[in-house]
Amino acid sequence: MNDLPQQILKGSLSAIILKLLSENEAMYGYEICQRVKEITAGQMRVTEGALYPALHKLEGEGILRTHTQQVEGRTRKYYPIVPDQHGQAVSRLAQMHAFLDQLQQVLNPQPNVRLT
Amino acid sequence: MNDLPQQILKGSLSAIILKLLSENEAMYGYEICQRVKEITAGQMRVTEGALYPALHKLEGEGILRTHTQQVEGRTRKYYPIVPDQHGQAVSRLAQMHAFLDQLQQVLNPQPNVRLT
DNA sequence: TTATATACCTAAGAATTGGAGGTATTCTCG
DNA sequence: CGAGAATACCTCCAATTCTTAGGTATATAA
Repeated sequence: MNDLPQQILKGSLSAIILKLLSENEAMYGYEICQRVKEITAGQMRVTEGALYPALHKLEGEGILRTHTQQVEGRTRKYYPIVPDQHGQAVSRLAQMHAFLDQLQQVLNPQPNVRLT
Repeated sequence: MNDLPQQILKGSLSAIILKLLSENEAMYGYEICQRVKEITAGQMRVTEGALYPALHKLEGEGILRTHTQQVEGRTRKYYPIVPDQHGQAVSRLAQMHAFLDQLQQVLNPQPNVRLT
């Protein structure tokens, strides 16, 4: 009954999204899923059932907007960061970093530096 | 409406608990809360409303057990790791580490090492 | 023509956490 | 002595977030 492998830490998904969108101008949903798989060599997967609600939430918060485009008969919906919301994205990522630092602090406590 | 600071990433709490209990023989609930506050200089807090259910779940899974003790008129309930379950604890922590590595991979991508 | 890949999405349920509340004892300060 | 803080346990409800499973549709490969 042990749940296994690549579950996402709840709460980290929006950070992942914002990070990728910060670096890439604009991506569409399916692309985000693939990219994460790529980066982590298939070990972490963002499911669409989690991704789309998260994207829509960020859109609802005014951080992302959308525009669709037809590519070879298929519709792609891009989710760029709203231009004047990049600061928001950065600060959210900073928060996540801060949290991860704290978590590291607990899980991998730095022995006090000892000058010898 | 931006939710702020020190919320815990869902899923990380049981790892925090197992880490502390791995290092400390046995701790009681209140102590765990205080310890986390200490380690993170007050920036991260484990709330009791989350802690106790998590402890009871780990107990239900057979990883922790309990024994109470009276100390200066107050009851302390210790939650040591069941002796032959230390392996479980270790492997769960390893899983968390693996996940955090993946997350770092996405949030702080290593530029490909370039030998010059 | 059937399956796979691409591409979007929703809905129901599980799981986890935060916040608020509740009980009880001891200690501290005025 | 009384009030409040600290110590110590706990539960319940609401909110959030994810997983699983499903649904639609087109293009390409077998």
